[in-house]
Amino acid sequence: MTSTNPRARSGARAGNERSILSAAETVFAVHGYAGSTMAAIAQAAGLPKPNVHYYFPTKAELYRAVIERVLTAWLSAADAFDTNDDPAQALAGYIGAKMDLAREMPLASKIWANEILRNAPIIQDFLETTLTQWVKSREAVVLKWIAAGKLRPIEPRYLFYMIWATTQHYANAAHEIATLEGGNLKDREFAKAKRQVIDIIVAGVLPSRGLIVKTAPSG
Amino acid sequence: MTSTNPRARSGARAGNERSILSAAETVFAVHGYAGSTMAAIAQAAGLPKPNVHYYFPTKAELYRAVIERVLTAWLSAADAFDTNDDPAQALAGYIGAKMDLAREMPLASKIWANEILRNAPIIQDFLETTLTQWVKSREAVVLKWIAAGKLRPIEPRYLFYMIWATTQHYANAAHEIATLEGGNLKDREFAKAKRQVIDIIVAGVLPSRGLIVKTAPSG
DNA sequence: TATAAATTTGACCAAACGGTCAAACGGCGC
DNA sequence: GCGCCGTTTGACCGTTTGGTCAAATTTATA
Repeated sequence: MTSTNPRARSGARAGNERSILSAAETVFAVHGYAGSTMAAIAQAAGLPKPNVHYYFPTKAELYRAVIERVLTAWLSAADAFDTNDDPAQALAGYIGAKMDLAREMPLASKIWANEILRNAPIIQDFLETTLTQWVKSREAVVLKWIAAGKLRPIEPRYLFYMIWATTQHYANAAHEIATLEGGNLKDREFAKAKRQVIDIIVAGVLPSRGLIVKTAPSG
Repeated sequence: MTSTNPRARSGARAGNERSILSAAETVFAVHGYAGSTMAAIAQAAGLPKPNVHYYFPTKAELYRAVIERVLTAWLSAADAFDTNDDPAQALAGYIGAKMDLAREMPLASKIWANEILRNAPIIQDFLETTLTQWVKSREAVVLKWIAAGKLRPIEPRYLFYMIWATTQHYANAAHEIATLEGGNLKDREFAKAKRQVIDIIVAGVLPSRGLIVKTAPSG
């Protein structure tokens, strides 16, 4: 039986929390924090409003819980950066993972974008700690590649910004893109976009043949 | 005196409308449409709330008026694409103009981003008409460059998305960037970012050998 | 089955919000 | 000075919103 575990799931808690979080994610992604109402979230979850408050006492706490999921997704994609020692491979893997994330979890990306637009009222501490550390360590990796002549001399952070912006754009601006393309991107088209984003960025940072090599300034 | 002009400004109208629009732009950019209150806008403009309603009867109309400014800014930057026949020059000019826009009018970029995130409730018609046409015509230009061997074979639209996303990111995510950099980007740093964004994208789309070769104007 | 705990829900509340209104103000032609 | 008209403003209103509460109902436990 599932109830052999004495603690945890005592009743309908687990299921309800999941469906509320899922509904909240949908509503927050499209309407933002201020534009979302507890009533709308409750309706999307198929529950009366007080029931939502029973599991998540305040709107702010519910939003926090949703954001935590988003951070988890972000970090898991970031890991893809470390799977290879070759810059072209590592960048391709990372960019591809972020493109896939934008495709498979667009709501998370939208909520993230919303947070950033509002100057990160909830995730500021994450920016200052986890994200700052991630950037620092990967920056060091990129600088080593540059020193080894495997990459053109660039500022790693600005490269990261380009990758984040471009990949997340496919989730955040999915509606704009659909309008311009005359419909949502099919898998085939998205795969092509993914390949092209990888191609352009990788080609843009790799040393060009016949033009070598500006060594990194520091040292 | 300022009142020599017989038409227009009969009273305080012109000045008040400007300061209200400016205040509204600031408030909308950070809090979004739903998160902004008429009271907050009035306070930012230094006016009582009914005075704001006197010039802009409803919140929706005020928002529309703000959005119109944003569209104007967007279109003026888009013109930079047409100032040159050489792809490297044209792209560099366009990317540079969009970077400058993000730097000088970050509020406009944020409001735009907000609109797109919310599936363009107000500017949908602009997307379907003006923007769609702009993309189509410039797509043709890029395709000609590709046919002439001046660019690698790419899907022009995905290139535009990359340019829009990356440049606007410097406005939309200015707070995130400031957190990671330990402060807002100085002019010097922003100029470097601008150069690098141009470099990577241009290098990423030019034929591989063409990186250092600025081809002489054709014809 | 009896009892306690967890969960559900309709009804309700205070605060905040967009918007209104009528009275007051101030410059300007007469 | 007088009346006109654009403008200013405090007070007010109906609605929406986040959140509460107590009563009812279901589930777990012994």
